[in-house]
Amino acid sequence: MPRSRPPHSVLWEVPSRPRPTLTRDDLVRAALALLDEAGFDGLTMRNLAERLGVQAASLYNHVRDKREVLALLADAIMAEVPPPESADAPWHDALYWLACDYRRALLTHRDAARLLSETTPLGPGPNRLRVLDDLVGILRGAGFAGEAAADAAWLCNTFVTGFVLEEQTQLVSSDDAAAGERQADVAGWLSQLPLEHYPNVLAVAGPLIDGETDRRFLFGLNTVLDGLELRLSTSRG
Amino acid sequence: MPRSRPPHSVLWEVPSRPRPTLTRDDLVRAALALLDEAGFDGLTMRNLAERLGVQAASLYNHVRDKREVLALLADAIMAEVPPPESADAPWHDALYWLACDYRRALLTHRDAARLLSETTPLGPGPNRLRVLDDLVGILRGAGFAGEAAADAAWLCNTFVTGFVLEEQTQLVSSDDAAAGERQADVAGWLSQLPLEHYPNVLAVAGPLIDGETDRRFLFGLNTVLDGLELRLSTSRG
DNA sequence: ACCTGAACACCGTTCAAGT
DNA sequence: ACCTGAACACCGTTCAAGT
Repeated sequence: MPRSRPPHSVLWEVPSRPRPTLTRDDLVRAALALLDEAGFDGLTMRNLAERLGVQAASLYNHVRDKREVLALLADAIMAEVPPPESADAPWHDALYWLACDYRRALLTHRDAARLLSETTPLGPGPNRLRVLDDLVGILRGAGFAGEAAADAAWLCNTFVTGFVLEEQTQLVSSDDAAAGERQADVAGWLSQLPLEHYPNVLAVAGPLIDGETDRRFLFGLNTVLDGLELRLSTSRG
Repeated sequence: MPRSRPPHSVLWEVPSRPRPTLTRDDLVRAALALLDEAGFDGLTMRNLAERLGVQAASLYNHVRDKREVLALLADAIMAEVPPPESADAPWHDALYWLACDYRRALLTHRDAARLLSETTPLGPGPNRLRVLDDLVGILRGAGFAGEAAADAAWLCNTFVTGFVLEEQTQLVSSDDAAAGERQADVAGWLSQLPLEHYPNVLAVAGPLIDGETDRRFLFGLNTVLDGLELRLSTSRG
């Protein structure tokens, strides 16, 4: 009885494919490039298909609907948030760096925070859950447990995503070099309005609308970290 | 010389208008009702026109484009945030109540936080700026000045809007009584996934995904307030 | 198994034409 | 001054038909 190969062995077929037939991974990669170029509003099933050299209807062979594309995309971006370097760093520092890395990953891709806000936080992909796990891990290591660990993680996550959301949509109407122009626009608009009715905004108008988002982010992050630290020490003692 | 009225005096015409010709205010009121019924995705120029008994093209006589409708709508919602009751309350309490009122106003209208996130924070309307002024006012009264007052107000605003954004989009796929079902779905999905890879999420899964958003909000708010208080006392001493 | 062509039910917005 | 009808350039999605 000769042990011949079956006529269409999978071992033979795999390398003989003429074109490797559009991968789900190609789709996500193309979608990410399209997002960076065209923004969230330009991220269209039809545009995505064109970039892949295919008709829009074909995409539905690889993906259930647009929501799934967005979910895969969100997870791909979250994959770029590095895990904490060492598990034995002080929790204060670890949380600080994770928040900064988190923000940095979102800022790397246009409208990333808006994408996150429009997709369900619990993926199909593993990375959104993984970042959340890193967050909870640091907080549990710090001494938070149960509800406190969950609520503290939620707070950190909300702060980072919420901050970057405003940070990125601030630039929404600045297509080209309109960034500086818009800054001037806002300043002009502010100084023209009946600002005497808004004395407090007027008093701090400069730092309120300037472009120093790093300073603003660090103020917020450090305030949150201090609040958490206080909560930890008072529940212990 | 008889002092006869001109044939088409404006004094006569104004009360003789058959229909008082669609007001900009009617438009906003209808848009708000439509938002509450149909959500952000159902808020369409065509749907809005239908509700007003008019063709979609007619809306452009009263409004520049859809973005302006959204901006007017956002301001109408912010008008429902009450100003602080007394200026001499302890700043800690005043900030606490303003944050709660702010959240309450957003929760009153479907997808309100998403609406805020998709419109520029400095309205055409007065109310977004007014709430911001209230916020800065409380913080300046507490002793914050300059950059610190601006950054602290930004933090509070980001926290409230960011929190409610997640709170409201959590329910996005719950059309009818699917709320409890979805809760069970998430729990089932969590317990089925390779949760051994996410030990920290697993350890606090319950309080992480439960529906007690009030508890979560208060934890975050109190943590932020404590952080601000600490910042205030250390910069003084 | 995957892609195409064509269609369906929508969008926001413009514009000439009516009154 | 305001509204209509019709059009334009888009959407996401479905489905029979091809290979």
